Parts: sequence; structure tokens; C-alpha cells
Amino acid sequence: MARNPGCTKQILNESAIKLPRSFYSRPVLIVARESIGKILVHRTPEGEAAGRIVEAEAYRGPLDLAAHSSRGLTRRTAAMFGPPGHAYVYLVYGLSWCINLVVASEGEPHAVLIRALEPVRGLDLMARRRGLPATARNLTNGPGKLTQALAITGADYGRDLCGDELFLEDSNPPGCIGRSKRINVAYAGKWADKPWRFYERGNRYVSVKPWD
DNA sequence: CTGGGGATGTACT
DNA sequence: GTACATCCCCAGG
Repeated sequence: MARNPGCTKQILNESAIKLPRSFYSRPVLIVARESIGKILVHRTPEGEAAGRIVEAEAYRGPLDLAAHSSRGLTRRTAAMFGPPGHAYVYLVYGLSWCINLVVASEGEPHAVLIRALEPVRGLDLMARRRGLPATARNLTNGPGKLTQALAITGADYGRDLCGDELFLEDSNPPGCIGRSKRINVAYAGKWADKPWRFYERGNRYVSVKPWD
């Protein structure tokens, strides 16, 4: 920390404020970076589970060939073309759900993929859903793991993030934020090299080493 | 610690 | 049919 004085964590007050739509109605790189440290909350009949976002990626279709929206408006990508502040949820590789924040403005298919969380509330619930101890690092250190821990599925497709079930809470500023290329988008040509992944440095729940 | 491979379902060539 | 914005387990060093 003394080595890195610009990156010390600031402790402010402890109020839990739901982020308004104006948070999402901004350029995707800004929202992706500012999402680090915010708390993702999902309330279900089972109870509440929540975690700090420690890793996220920006997807900027239709130009960005890594973005699903680069293929145009389809039934799958429709939520990304809609108004900001909604969830774009999709299934990858047949068994993992991933959640994105739809951002920018309506008709602009930009989104922020949440790639890792640090568990904050509902640890027992998350542990039960994952079949792991509540202290396990792999409770929420990947995009498909965190959705399982929070019970986010296709049923949450298009959900309004300004509602009462699924939303972001404001929080204290995060520690030092690192940047890298996005994960597993090698197929996207030159877009694969864009440094559009953001993560909290040194956090044990970040999914993979920053330079990967 | 690292790397390889299988599971699995949907979107859309 | 092919390609995934992944996860988990196992083998090997």
C-alpha cells in the first residue's frame, strides 16, 4: 500500500443505495470500470444473496465483434438493444448462465459482463447452491459460478435492474483497479486485444490472472 | 501448480 | 452441423 499510495481504499459512509438508471445510461467503458466495487443483489423466496463486483468486461456492439450484438438484433440479443438498466442473461456452453448489465442508450447494444464477485451477504445460501464451503474461492470467481451462487438464470432475462429483485447497490470505492484484455474472445480479431476488462487488483475472487 | 478434455443446450450459419 | 463471453475433474510434474 505504501508502495502504491494512489490505490489506497477510501472508507466513506455505510449507506446502502440502489443505483438509479442514470448509472447505466452512460458509455459502456465508464460503467464497466465503475461497476467494480458495486454490490450485485438478488432477492428470491430463498433469501438474499449479494456480492461485490470485482471483475467486469465491456462489450460494445455492433462494431465490437466479441459482442453478441455484433450479429444484429435477434431473439437472444434483444435485451441488449433495449433501454439501459436491464439484465441481459444468456447460456454459454450449454450449462452456465452469464449476466450482463445493459448500458448506454436504447438502440445502442452495449453491455457489461459481470465476471466475478466477492461474497458479501447470504454466504450460506450461496454455499448451498454451489455445493461448496462458504469460504471457497470458487464460490463466485467466474461468470457462471456467480450466477449459480445468486440463482440468476434465463428467468431473469431482461429484468429491470431498477426493481426490487435484482439490482446494484452503491458501496465504498474499490481498491486499485487493473485492466486487461477480455477473457476467451480470441475469435474476435483485433477486438480481442482491446483492454476492456476491469478488475480489483489483489482480490482473491478475480477469475483468472490479469494478463491472460 | 498447470494443461487437457468432456459435459451440455441454444442460436444461427 | 458448428461455435460458443464456462466449469469441473483428473493426470502429471
